[in-house]
Amino acid sequence: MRGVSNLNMASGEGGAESGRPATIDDVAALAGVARASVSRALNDQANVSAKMRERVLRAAEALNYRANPQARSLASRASKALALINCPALDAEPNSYYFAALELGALRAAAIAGFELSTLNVDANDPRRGEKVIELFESGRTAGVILPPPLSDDAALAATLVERGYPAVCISPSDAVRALLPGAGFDEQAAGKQIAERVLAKGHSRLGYLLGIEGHFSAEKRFAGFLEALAEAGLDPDAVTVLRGDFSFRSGVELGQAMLDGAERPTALICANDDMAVGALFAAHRRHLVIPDDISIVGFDDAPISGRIWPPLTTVHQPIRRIAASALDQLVEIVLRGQPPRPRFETIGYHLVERESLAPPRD
Amino acid sequence: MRGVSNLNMASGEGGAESGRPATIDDVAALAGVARASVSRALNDQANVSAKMRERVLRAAEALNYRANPQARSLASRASKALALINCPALDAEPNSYYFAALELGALRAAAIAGFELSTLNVDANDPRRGEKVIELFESGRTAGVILPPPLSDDAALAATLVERGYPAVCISPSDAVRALLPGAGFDEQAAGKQIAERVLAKGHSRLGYLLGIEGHFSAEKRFAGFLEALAEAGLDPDAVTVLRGDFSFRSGVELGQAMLDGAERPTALICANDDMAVGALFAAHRRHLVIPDDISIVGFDDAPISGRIWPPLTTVHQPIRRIAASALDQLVEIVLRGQPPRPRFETIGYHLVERESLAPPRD
DNA sequence: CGATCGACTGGAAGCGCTTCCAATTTGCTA
DNA sequence: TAGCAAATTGGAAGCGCTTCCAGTCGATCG
Repeated sequence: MRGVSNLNMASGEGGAESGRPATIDDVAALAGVARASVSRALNDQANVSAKMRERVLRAAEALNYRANPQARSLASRASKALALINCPALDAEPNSYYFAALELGALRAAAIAGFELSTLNVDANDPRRGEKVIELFESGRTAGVILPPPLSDDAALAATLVERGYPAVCISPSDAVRALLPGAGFDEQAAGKQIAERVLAKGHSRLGYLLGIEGHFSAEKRFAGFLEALAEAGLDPDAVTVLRGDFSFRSGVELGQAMLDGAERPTALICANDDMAVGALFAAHRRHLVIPDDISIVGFDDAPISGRIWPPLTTVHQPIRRIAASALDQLVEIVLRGQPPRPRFETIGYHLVERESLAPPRD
Repeated sequence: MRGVSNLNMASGEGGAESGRPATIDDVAALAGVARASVSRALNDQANVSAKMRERVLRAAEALNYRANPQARSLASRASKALALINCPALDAEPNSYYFAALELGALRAAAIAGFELSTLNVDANDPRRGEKVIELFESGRTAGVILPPPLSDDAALAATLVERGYPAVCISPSDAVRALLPGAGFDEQAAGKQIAERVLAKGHSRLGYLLGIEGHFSAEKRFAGFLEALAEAGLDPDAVTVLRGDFSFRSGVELGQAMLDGAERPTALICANDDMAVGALFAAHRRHLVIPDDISIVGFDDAPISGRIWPPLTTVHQPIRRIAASALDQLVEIVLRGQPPRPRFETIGYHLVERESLAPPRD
């Protein structure tokens, strides 16, 4: 038994002669240089000769050396704890796909960067929600935060963060916040316009729109894009039935119902996100309507569910995980460099996903 | 500006007199004891007087002291890196709800326990998949692994792990593995029986069953429970149309189609998981069948989608996140104690979720 | 050609914690 | 009350890494 184990070890998996992973000192010894030089070479800092770098790299390679993130962050005094704030509305779904995807994307990027990422839940309706974020920094344990909506629309919070020099990166921030803090997202307005154009191109003119939470920047932008498309098509925005929801499946069901029961039922319903679109679809099914014959429904996000329901949803693919990863990478860079966050915005690509919930109107 | 910031700091958020978090030395100084004593008291080790513990605790409390996990794990030489193995079949869906939930549940528990958790992707069809897990340990970076299906059915791997003393905990392991390694899951067979009974109670007798991946223990147990219910009801198992899928939505669509097009279409279709059930539902919709009038469909897992599709799915709620968290907690305990993993199995509760995809047969 | 400067490099001091080991105290026994 | 083991406590040595500081060395300048 032991023999087998040793055999495997001898086969040269790990680093040093023992089975334990190689340390920086092992690399230094093999390369015949000082520990400090290894550190410098590996973190490609200035003042390292090409020869030195080469030797160190080769030794590290030979030993299969991987720096111990614990020791590294301890030594560099960086409290490498990052936080992702989850700030749902009280009445929203408990575990929306949106936040789960955000969390997973950020978590993976954090693992790669060697940072810890914790999640802080803050009630969106709490008036002190901003202070809770600030407290995170003041307690000294947090080096930076990722702010998803609706916190990424909170200009006052952003201003405070900037003023005190606390690193923060936003997910889909509003224009006001975007001027203050870096962020990641995609062009919501262009996407909103594009899907609206697609609907219009099918020949729909009696439209319904399910808005997201009031003041939610992404949702407003999507709607602005919709309005833009409407204007370009020469359609009257007042003729559109607009209802305000809160991004949840439940609100989609309720508002979808209202929309269907209304005097003048639209032939196409555009929803600010997929959850609501799925809810509207649910409501339509309950009314025994046939989609897209009786009514077309489109969403926004391309949540996994959208391709599995019947009929599969035409929507805009939003790469949430990549956005979260981008935000985290930016945050890491800021924390590492110690520079105040410059308001850079990383735009991630999106694309329209055409499925079967959108078709020309019946008449 | 600075004034505001200082004011907040003075208001006593953090620990030491400066804004930085309190260290163990701050606590030791305040309590007037040695650093070592603080460490012992806080980790409630033996040989600490009640008085000492009291003093330390009070000082730590006063300073709002929280141990630095980096330093702790560095000093304790514990490579606190745990790994969750993702071992999907080549042709399965890329990001199934199941694994995402597993990951999130484990990730959160890991954060609480102060452990790092990384994810390793291994191809289920790779004959060397077991070795990859072993290598994780041999490289010296991993202290323990969580093995979800199908790895939790791999008795050879489990035996190797036990033999070498590598900590591992399984998700829904097979009986053979359960005898070797600790694990967490729920009583699949009882659940499988329960949902089958529910179907039978509605009056169905022409049944279809969509199996999961061959040899997948959970799936087999669910089927065994189904068979049990059948036997108790005095029904002939041979009269059931049984098709084998792979847990994916796509296989659900394909097999659902086959099932519906078959000579003798069942009045109720039982699926080994929700993804396949949703796929079958999708196929039924495409055939313009009405559910549950034309055919009842039930699933297994209670994935979020199950309550949002039409009609909402009758299924068994499987608390994946709690199972993952339980597995991680067990793993942490094993790693911390350094004891060989005893084969303890933690059973998490499940419950039947009755929705609208199950109804009496039409005839 | 010697002083000066800059680019590199090595030595050493910790980061905050655990843990081994020695020193001290305590609780009893004789 | 002396004497000894057990219980407790303090001191100190690192864990693996970064980083400050001082030294080395070759090249440049007057």
